[in-house]
Amino acid sequence: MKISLITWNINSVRLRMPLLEQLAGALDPDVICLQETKCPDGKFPSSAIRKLGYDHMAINGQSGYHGVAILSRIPLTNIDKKSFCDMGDSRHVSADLALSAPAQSPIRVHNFYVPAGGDVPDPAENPKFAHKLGFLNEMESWFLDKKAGHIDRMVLVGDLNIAPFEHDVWSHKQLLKVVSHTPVEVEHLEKVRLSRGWVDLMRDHVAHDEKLYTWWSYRARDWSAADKGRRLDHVWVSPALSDFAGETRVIRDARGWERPSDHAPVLYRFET
DNA sequence: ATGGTGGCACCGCCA
Repeated sequence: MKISLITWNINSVRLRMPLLEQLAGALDPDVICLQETKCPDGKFPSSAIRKLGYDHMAINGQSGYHGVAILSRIPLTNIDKKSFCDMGDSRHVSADLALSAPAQSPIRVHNFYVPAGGDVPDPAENPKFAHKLGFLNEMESWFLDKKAGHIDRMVLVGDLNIAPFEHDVWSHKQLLKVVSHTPVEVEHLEKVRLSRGWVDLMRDHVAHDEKLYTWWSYRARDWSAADKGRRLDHVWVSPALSDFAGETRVIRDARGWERPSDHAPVLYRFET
């Protein structure tokens, strides 16, 4: 069975419904994981999304900030929304893809929006950075304790707001003290990855000396020409899924669409 | 070296 999944920080789901439609039309993914929906659940554009063919939704939104959602053509079960750091922020939703094909065990999808962390990379001085590190610590212990569930086949996607490797940013040297690429965050993220042996599929598919970005600031005069990007969005799979043939692809074109998000969608396609 | 843009909701906050 072929499955395709897109993760995308959409930066307002209501404002960018036309772009969501364009994306779904162009790539026809089975599952779409959104971050920064910026939309309370009561105002979520469910009927418009259903018209695109996504009858199953797991949404965790709030007014104005954050917000995540899983849109799916495949039925979703065991929907779970965890609040990290007791903040009540809408930064996580997970669900099982209830695959109908015979002998197909479910695949659990985790969709995360990790705190950006503010500007100053010092937890003593900047509570937002402390929150980011605390959030990552809690992710790690949650997965270590297996409180996230016992399913072997798992996908973790989302805006993790960290670009871990040298060529995940346009200038390793210039960004070493910039939040999203500091060594302390990268170490925290690596601990989360190790908690379940998650495989960083995007980087697996692109050589470590090649640049790979998913985000370009709105503040650049010409984002594409300057190309000062960062790889903030990720596709991780559990070891049980990593053996299946798969591909990941950054839909860079979408960054240049009309009134775009500052993040490009990332496509993950595999056969199981 | 600085400030640049964007979304939401409120008259600033967050990214």
